[in-house]
Amino acid sequence: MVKPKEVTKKTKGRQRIEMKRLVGSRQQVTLSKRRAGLFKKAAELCVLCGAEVAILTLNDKGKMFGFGHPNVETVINRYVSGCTLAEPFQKFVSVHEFNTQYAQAQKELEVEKKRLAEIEEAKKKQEANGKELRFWWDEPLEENMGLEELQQYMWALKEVRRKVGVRVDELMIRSSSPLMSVMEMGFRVGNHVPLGDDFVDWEWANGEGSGFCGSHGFGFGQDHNI
Amino acid sequence: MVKPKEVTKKTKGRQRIEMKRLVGSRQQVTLSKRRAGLFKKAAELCVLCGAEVAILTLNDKGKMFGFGHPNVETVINRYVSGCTLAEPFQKFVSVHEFNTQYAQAQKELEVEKKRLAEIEEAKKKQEANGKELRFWWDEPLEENMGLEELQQYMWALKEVRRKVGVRVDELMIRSSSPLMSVMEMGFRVGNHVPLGDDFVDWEWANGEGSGFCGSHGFGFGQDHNI
DNA sequence: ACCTATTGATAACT
DNA sequence: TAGTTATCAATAGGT
Repeated sequence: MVKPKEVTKKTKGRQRIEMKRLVGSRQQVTLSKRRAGLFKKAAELCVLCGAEVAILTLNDKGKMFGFGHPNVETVINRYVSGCTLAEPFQKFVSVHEFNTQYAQAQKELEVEKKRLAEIEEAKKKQEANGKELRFWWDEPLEENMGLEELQQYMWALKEVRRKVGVRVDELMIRSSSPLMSVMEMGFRVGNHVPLGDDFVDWEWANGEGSGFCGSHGFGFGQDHNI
Repeated sequence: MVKPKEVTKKTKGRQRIEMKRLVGSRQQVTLSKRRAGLFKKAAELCVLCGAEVAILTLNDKGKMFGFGHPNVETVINRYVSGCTLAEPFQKFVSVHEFNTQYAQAQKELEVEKKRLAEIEEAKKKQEANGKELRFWWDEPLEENMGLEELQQYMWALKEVRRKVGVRVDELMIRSSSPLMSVMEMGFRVGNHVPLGDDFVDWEWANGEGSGFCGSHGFGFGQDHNI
């Protein structure tokens, strides 16, 4: 018989935690540590990729910590200059460029539509099997959803959004970014929807040189022509 | 004799890298990956600690990506206002009013928490039944989702988001926006640091009353009276 | 993009 | 609040 060699661990070590609001001292500690971690990562990004980065954080007491390379103001100035208040995220693409993209997109659409048809077909079959597979977005919001749950809900939204973004990316890359136009034309999601944006406003991009704006608000925009 | 079981590793896995400027495609890839990681961490910080965070990144081509909770502009406004104007975010609530609201909020929270517990309970049960009732946000995106489908998906996201927003509003109104007051009363985002650092301008903080400035440049300022 | 082996970040404890 | 350690999470390199 082998004795299990009772190794009394000093600590349980890091444990997985739920992604929901912490409270009390636990929150403070986590905030400090993670903020530090965040800044460190940002610094590394700057060094490795020569990127400019600014981060501002506010705790719930309104205390602000900042990180910036080369410094906060510089980066924010770029942001402010780039986004005039009137048309903060205007997009500029030459007509020619657009037409080219559009033509390409048309072809792509043909393919995608066929695919969609198949999916719809499958969908109907499934729905015929009962209401089991109603789409989640058609379901009413739970009347008794609580604040906390809402937060989680929003978190979930963001996650899905991320996943969608990734998927969109795949399509974009495969098709030399014809989707770009579709996105821009179809989506007015984003930073300036009054109500919808109450939670995390995830990632948008703005190409200065080309004057082109990638996806805003929702979506995981990757840099195509980085 | 034990044969070493020659395990031919598929990859070398993650390797430690020098913290110096990368070049070429290696840089692009790293930038994308790390930016995504950075934003994810920021989002987690928001959820876990109820912090407000804004991040702006610029690659060397000047393409900007941003992250913000509740959104980039809000946080930047706080920064800018704090830097220039005196009391941009002052709110005025009588102490009595505040106490009343706070008491009310406490009760609200109790109820909500109980509700949440129940929901979690139900969740577990459902999940125990197999993967049948996995939450939609945990489901993988359909691999063969097409363009149109994606548009629908995005629309759906917006819809839900809107609904959630409405719901949040209701809660806030019902509870006389206790959170609001707590948040705003605390805000006195400070003046800022005369930034001169040529490289990474790491983390600063400003105590409200004392007018104390935390560490600049490299180094970590912790919030003392958070 | 996706997959692993690793490094790096960090939750719990002291 | 700062340091330690066992784990979890991010990611470098390769496909």
